[in-house]
Amino acid sequence: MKKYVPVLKRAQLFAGVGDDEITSMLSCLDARLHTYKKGEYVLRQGEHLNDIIILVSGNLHIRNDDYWGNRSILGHIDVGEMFGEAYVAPESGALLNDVVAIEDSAVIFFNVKRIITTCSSACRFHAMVVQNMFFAISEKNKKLVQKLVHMSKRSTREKLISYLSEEAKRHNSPNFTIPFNRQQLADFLSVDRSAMSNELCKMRDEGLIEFEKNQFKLL
Amino acid sequence: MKKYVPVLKRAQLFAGVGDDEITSMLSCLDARLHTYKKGEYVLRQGEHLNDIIILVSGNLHIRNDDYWGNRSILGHIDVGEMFGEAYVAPESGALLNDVVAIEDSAVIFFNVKRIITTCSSACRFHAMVVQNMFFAISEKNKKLVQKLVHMSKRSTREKLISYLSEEAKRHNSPNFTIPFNRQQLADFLSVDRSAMSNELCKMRDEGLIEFEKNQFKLL
DNA sequence: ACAATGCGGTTGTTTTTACAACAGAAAGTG
DNA sequence: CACTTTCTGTTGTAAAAACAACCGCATTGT
Repeated sequence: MKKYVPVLKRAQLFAGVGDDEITSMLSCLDARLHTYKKGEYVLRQGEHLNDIIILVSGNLHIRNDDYWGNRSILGHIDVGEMFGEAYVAPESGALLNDVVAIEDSAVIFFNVKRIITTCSSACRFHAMVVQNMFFAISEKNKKLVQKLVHMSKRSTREKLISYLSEEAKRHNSPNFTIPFNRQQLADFLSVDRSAMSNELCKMRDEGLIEFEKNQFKLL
Repeated sequence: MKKYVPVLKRAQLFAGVGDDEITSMLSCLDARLHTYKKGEYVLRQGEHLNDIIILVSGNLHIRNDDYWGNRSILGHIDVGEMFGEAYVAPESGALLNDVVAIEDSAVIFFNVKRIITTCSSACRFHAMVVQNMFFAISEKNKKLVQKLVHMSKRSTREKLISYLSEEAKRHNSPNFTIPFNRQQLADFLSVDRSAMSNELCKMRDEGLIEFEKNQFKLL
């Protein structure tokens, strides 16, 4: 687990906390490392969760498949990002969606109660972690609202523009790489892949964008 | 402001805190009461926010109007509910959407820094408020994901079923009242009002649901 | 080397939705 | 009460998306 300390150090949850402190916190927070092969489930709908989880290697999708097999990708987790935080509240109930590794991945589980119950002893930086988590959840909240803004656009083109504009803004550049292939992007925006592909090409022909695979450029 | 203490007491943020403690906390947290007439803006896109806000009377919508005037209702705030929490993080930037009173409303602003920086003095219950806020943000998070699930449904009917099913579950009853009129529900689900109205009536004719105004019954 | 698989793009058809326009009911106002 | 305004349902038409089927290309694995 120690080899991931540098990754944790860059994670928002441990912002401002040094390597040594992180190392000593690992046991304090009951940290457990788990690894998954591509395609395996990290969390499954219906399970109960008492942990906050950080992705330390790989790539994850938050997915929801409904009765009829329609798949929605509700979001993706990058290295260093935290997830599971929607279930920290005591009575929050069972998980409502799946978390799936879309490439070989490693995550670290942290006991929620240990995090929010500041321990008296060694962990001088514990209070900082609590505050970081606070901000992290709050930011995730903002992200979710932003995704809602994309999804609430009526047409496929508007959804694409909304999503791509935000990505460009986030990367501070009109050039950027997205974490989805076409099918995944379609699932993310809840549209049909072929229709979306069509729309993307039209937008390219109209000179709005350029792209190659996952790389996009806004003009 | 004191007349709203009973409302605050029922609010999740102050769960487990007594009337007297709440009253004494009001100044500690720099609480400010504001009132709004129906249609007035509580928060506007582009503003900066350093407060957590609780609705103590009335009804609010979180809205997003885009360049072309398309209106989306991202969510609604009930009495006792908290909002603004997506902007508690220091570098969280300007507000991305509006909060509008859809009836005469009153809200109380609380300084975020005062909340998350536990004061040493009188506020014995301050730590509890922090934890409550934690859980509240986390729950809101879950709500947002749930809304994403509705929005990610492909057809109007599926969106309606997804939304109505959840409301029924939330109310623990197949009978419930929704906080939207038809236009607002359409904006909430990002569909055309008339098409939705049409679909609702078809569903009624097929014996799936009954409704009258905002009252619904699932069969 | 070759088959199998996955991905992205294209096209035509069908279904669904958006849009526009209107009518009746309900609610609010002077 | 008369009047306006708002809300809901209805219909027909136009636009858009979903769907299905297929192709070419790159990647993978044996």
